[in-house]
Amino acid sequence: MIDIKKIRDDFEATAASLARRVVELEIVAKARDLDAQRRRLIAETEDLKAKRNAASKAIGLAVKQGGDVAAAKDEVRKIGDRIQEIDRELAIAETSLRETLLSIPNLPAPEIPTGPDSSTNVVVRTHGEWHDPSFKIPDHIEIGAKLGLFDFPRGVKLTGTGFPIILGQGAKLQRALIQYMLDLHCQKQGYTEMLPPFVVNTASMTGTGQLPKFAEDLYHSNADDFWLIPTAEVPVTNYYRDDILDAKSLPVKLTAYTPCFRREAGSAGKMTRGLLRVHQFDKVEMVNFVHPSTSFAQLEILVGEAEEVLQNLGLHYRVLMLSSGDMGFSAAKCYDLELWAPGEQQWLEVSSCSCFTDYQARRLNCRFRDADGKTKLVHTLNGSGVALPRLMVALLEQHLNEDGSVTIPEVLRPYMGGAERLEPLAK
RNA sequence: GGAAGGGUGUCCGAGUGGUCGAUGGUGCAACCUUGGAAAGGUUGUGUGGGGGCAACUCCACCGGGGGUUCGAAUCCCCCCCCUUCCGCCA
Repeated sequence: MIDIKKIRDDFEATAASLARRVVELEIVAKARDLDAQRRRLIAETEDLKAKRNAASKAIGLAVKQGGDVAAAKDEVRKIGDRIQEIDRELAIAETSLRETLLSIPNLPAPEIPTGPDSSTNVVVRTHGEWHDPSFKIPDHIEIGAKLGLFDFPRGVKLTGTGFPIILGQGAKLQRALIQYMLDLHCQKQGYTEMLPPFVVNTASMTGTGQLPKFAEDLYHSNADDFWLIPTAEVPVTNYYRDDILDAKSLPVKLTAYTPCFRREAGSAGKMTRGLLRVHQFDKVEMVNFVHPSTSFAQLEILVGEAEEVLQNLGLHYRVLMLSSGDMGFSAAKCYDLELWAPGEQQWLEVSSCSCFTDYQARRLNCRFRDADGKTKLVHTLNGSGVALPRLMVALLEQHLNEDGSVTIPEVLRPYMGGAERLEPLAK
């Protein structure tokens, strides 16, 4: 949620900044007006409440002294009625102000490109080069079939489309990747690992902004009113909901492996082949809680941490800075990491690293006690480190050998019992 | 699933209709004491919001939401959560 004070005190600049994200001036003006109305009503009702408090106190004293208080009671009752009326108006104003504010995205960082969608994203850097080999690279489905890694049809039988089954050395590779990434984050990059619940309550989903807007993208259990997490960001970030951290403990860096569950309503038909878009997938996520003065510097570090995973796996990738129109709602600045998939002949997003400034923390009510003793909102960041299915796709396609085997990156071999290659099944 | 007991400030814990935002202890901070420390002493220490340049002032908050009342931490209703015991169980 955006800071209403920015709209109140610096309307022109805030509206101009939001215009980059295609927010109508009208919406910002509406927030400003509702805020003014709200404050007017607060002044009015609080003035009356002060009167009522004083009068009630006087009645209390009079009763003790045995005086007649009937007339005074009548008087105060009238004040009470008026207070109720104004409070009702105030509640309405506050609700619509909140709704309006929730419909306003975060202020974009000045340096990000302005544009309507992904077409205006900027490639910041590209790591490595890709040279097509002398043989043709099939897509990951075909590669997987020769190696016996996946069973898509039986996934459909068990659950439905978008719930792949990973088998044998594929399952082992996936497990190795997860373990390698967690070890890298924890042993080298200063993270603490968390193994959180994969199911959360409504308050948590609301805290990180999945609810109320994106309910149709989530799996929900009616009996308990629980939700399946679409990303580890939800439990890990909500860990500090309604909490006050010590400034000395910042930055707090948490990482978690979890499965992610996404209904992907309305996405039918887009990139649905194999592992490219699925309803359940594994991901390792990184979440940072940082001092406001360091958040954008921390974002660069975070991107670097995700990149290190890809670099150590010997993969060719690029880094995009997202334009104002393509960024997630809560982000002030966001980088995507994309792996080249030569079999698919396209770039695949495997990580999204975002700085949310105080936008997410305000809704989460996550603060820290600064050196001056005051509580302030922390800044939050998160990044995938990284998502598994598309990583598997790119890894299989980039490391494929002509004989159908796939070379296992060196850093993974200790997790694969020393194996150097995934070998095709015997005919 | 059944039964009982609870949710109050950093924490513990008192408070059952009227200066209670809330006694006391603890924690924290500053100072006094000391060669230094401990102990002891003094003082100060919640959050959010409105108004004000400020000093300051007002309002709200005792799990959440309604209600009764001139007045609610305290009485009534609904909901949530926790603990203990029993049952079931990986």
